[in-house]
Amino acid sequence: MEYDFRSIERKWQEWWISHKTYRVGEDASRPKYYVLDMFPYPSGAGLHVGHPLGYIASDIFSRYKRLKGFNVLHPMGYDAFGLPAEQYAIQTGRHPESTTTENIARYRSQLDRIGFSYDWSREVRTCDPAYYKWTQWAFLKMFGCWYDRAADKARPIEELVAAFEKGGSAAVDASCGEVNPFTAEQWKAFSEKEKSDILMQYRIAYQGETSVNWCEGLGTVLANDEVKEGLSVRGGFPVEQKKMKQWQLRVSAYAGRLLEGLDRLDWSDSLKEMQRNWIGKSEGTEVVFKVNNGSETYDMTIFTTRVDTIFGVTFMVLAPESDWVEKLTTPAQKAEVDEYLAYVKKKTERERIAETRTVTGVFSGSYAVNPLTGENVPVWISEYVLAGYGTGAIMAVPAHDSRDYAFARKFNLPIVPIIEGCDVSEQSFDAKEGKMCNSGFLNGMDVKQAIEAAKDYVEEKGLGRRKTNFRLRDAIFSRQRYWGEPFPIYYKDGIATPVDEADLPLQLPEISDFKSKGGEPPLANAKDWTYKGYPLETSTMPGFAGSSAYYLRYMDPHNDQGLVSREANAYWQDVDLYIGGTEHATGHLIYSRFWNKFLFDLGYVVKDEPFRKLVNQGMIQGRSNFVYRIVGTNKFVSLGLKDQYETTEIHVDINLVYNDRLDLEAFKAWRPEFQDAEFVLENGEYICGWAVEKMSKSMYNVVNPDSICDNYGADTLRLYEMFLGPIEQSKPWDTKGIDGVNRFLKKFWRLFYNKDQWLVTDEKATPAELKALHKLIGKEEADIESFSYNTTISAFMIAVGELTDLGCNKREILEPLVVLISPFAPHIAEELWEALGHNTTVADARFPEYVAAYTVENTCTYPVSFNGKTRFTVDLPKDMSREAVEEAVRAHEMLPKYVGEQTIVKVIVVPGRIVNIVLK
RNA sequence: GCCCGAAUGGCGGAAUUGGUAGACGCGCUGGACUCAAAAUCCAGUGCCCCUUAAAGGCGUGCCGGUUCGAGCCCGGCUUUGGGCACCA
Repeated sequence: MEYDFRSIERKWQEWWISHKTYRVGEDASRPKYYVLDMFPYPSGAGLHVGHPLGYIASDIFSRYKRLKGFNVLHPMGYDAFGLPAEQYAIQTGRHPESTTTENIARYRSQLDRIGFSYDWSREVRTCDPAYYKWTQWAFLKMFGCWYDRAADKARPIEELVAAFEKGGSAAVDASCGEVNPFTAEQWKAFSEKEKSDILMQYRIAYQGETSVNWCEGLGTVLANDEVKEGLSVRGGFPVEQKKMKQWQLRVSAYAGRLLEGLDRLDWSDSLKEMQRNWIGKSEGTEVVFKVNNGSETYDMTIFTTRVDTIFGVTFMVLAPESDWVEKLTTPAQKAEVDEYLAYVKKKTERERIAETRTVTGVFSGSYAVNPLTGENVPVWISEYVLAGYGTGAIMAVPAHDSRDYAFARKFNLPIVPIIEGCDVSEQSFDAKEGKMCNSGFLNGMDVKQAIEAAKDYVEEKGLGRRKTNFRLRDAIFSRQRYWGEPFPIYYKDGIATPVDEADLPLQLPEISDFKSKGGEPPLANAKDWTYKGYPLETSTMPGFAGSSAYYLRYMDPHNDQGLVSREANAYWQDVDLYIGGTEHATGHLIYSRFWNKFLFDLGYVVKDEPFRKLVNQGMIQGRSNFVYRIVGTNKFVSLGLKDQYETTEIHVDINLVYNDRLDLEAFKAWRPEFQDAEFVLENGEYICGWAVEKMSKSMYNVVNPDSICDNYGADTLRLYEMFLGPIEQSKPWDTKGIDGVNRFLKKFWRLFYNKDQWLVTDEKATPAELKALHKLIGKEEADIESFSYNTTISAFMIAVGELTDLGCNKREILEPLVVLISPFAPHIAEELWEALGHNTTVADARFPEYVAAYTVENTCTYPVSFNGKTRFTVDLPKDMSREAVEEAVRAHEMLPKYVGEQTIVKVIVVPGRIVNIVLK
């Protein structure tokens, strides 16, 4: 019987389903282990060979942990709400639900062929009302909470109201929007509407006017991580800044905890660094400047990280969107300022980025007083200052900040250096080093020292205070789209009011027209989109809403009383291993952590960080092939000869190419225009050029996992994807190498069968055979734990080669070997496990014990004497004589350093010479 | 511009973390089996010098350093991938 992967794989995939092999439940008798994949968005294109990379890696780890005796939770589901399905609906009129369902079915059938050990009974879909009930529920909880900075956690809004009734706004230290202070008496006197407006400034899910990324092409707002270089990530449409009233999540309240929590996570340094940059902690000082517009004087607060440079301030700058602009624009400057504001407003985000470093601005007409020098400096307005960060106003120190420097140069403002000996004639001196000068009491201090001294001074004199700012903004949570979770909010007399929890899920209404009309979201078209006779919110939640807590839902997916039961959460706790791409670094992975921390604050979950260990799989790129057409002809020239002609490079379908050799007939048949193609060959063959590019249809380099399963089998696919290289690394797919692992499986099979002959015997294994096995066990255990699957597979190939050479067909060796291969190639393992006489699944087996004795090389310990005294013990190959060792040691140049009475050293020997002597 | 990471044969990649560089696989060359092909198996394969072999020399992006010894550590570059981008 030859290795017939087709029937084997079909047989065992059916067997696993009918025996519910991978169902799991809470089991107090075994330790839990939770392995999670980032669930896919089911796109219409289906899976290509790059998608399952992470899934295979996590599946191997799950199966390995199971063999190690863990109760492994390994679920899968679909991130099914999203823009592409809706865009498709607008184009075709097909309901997103039906295309999504179809896409999911396609994904499922592709995934099923690869032999994953998912517990499919736990599947979740974010667009399923039974699932998004809990997304809406979490939103309502956030709506009903505020962030208490004193306790550093979220608390119910009722407790805030109680505090207001007792002591007014001064009674709490909260993360909140702008609120005018009020007393307890004032609070009690406020109308319902006033109270509601104030509470809205405190809620964790709140509605507020904010500058948003508006994408006209998609007709919706986008989060910062959904915009790249001024274009929408989905669709690539231009994005502009616009002020709009939007639902937002107060993620910024958690900035400190999100930052500090990173230290406890087993994630890659690069990913943690990305999150740190995104959170962007910066410790500085808020300083109050008196500003005067000719008639009135105000206190204006600015934020700076370099108070030490305050003696070098020569002007101030406001963001164009700052509230100060209106107050500080003098009548004489009004026309000029208005013109500038109009100019800034009509620029799109993309233009702003393209023109970065071009300096623009306008003088407001007002002056500020430097609180330390008493000097008057002009107040300017410029787009290089951002409204959303700090206070939207800065003090400008052109000598020591490159942006201020460029501005000062452009508008001829003075540049005053305050560090000894620095040259600011060409550029600013931004480095934090040198001795202070021109700076009053700071003179002579080192810069680092001066920063602290200046902070202390400002605080002592009551001119300002230390302040930590974060770059992380609140997440904009509204989307003017249809295919997302509806907000469980209705407007009762204009007041945003939560839908009763008992009425969740608030189901997405049927609509027939998916286009937005007149800037209104599609839900505005829905009939009877009301609740208790009042209008419901018409925007929907963004993509990250449904993916923020799905890992919790998997723990208890059918619970209709809660997101996750206390018992299930207490057992499964958190995700031990999370595998997915880096592209979610500043989106999903921040939002999930925030969401989880919020639920933790309220006591719904036991862990405050959701993902303990995270592995980022690299991308699998495509390997494209090219043919070279001679310009103006239908003649194609082979790679080696193309430089003799003027040619155009054309992508050719990789299915027409084998080993970079073009199948000429298939090429002619590929497209009508190539029917009469002629070729200039080298050595009778047409050699194609190649390049590594993104795997995509337009480059004709997509490899479908189904076709690999058809031709080689799922086990070969799994092995080959892992053999390609380290999981974290991006690497090109190249199908031609797949024969190597396929050969390995056939060879493995032949250890058990020769033709129709079953070879396995119960004879005792020889030491050489045991050594081959145990070398492999040791290697596999160490490598799997560190995700070096590619070297594990190499070790397999070596072991199988050795056992083949030894003619080994002993059960004592082959049975553990089957267990060892089962995480990688589960189908062949099951088949052989059954053939070995087992009537249970190999998944129930135990990982074999590693016995170190079998891996020790042929060595023994020699005492080595020198000048008649024993000085060394060395581990050496047995076949090296003592005399030879002593001779070699004596001759070794390192000897004098280590000579001592009791020195014990290890001598590293290669045939014929000593390589090293090290102290033991 | 700033912050991470990477660089090893024709290719994908190994190297016990400072100790025989190039494991394993692909590709290529030669051979066996075969009428032939496929499949399978065996041998060779870093580069240079050389008819061949032996022997030798050179080799982990570049320049320098530490060390008995460096792909690995230190200093300075180059190229390349990724992230951020007026965050005061």
